[in-house]
Amino acid sequence: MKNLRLKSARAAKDLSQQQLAELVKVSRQTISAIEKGDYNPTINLCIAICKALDKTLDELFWEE
Amino acid sequence: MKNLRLKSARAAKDLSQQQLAELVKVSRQTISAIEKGDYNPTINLCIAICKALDKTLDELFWEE
DNA sequence: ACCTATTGTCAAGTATATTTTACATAATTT
DNA sequence: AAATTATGTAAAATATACTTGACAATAGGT
Repeated sequence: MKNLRLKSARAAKDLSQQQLAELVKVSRQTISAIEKGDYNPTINLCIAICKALDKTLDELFWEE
Repeated sequence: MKNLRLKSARAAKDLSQQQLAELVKVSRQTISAIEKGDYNPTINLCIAICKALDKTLDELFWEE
């Protein structure tokens, strides 16, 4: 399922997928895939994304 | 670095590495490696572990 | 209408998470 | 003391996260 919280948090920082990708040192396609939701990223990448967007794991990746 | 919060949460549920591994459907070695800390598990596995131990991502995997 | 930036997506390759098998050791149980 | 349980660890194989390069489609700015 899509990760709209991530997409939203990125928009709040006015970052393109490309820019976020550079910040966390992965390819743009990886960010795109994570937002699209058909991906299972590593925890280290998730943590890097959270820090870049000033969010925590629970805020961006936790699901009940 | 070692993940002592995970080790502790597992102990609180009185589960062996083997039992937790079966609950989240990975090998015992994977659990051992995650606790040891020289590992970068996927977010889906982290979420499964959290749910098995009644914890959230922030409680077990977030680091400032 | 044109140009640029942004995003979606695909296929083939590379890096690495995870498995399997196996052996060693410490702690518990009988 | 012997037997079982729990854990650490290592090497080789397999599954999959991630990259690279490329093309298409959309949205916004001039």
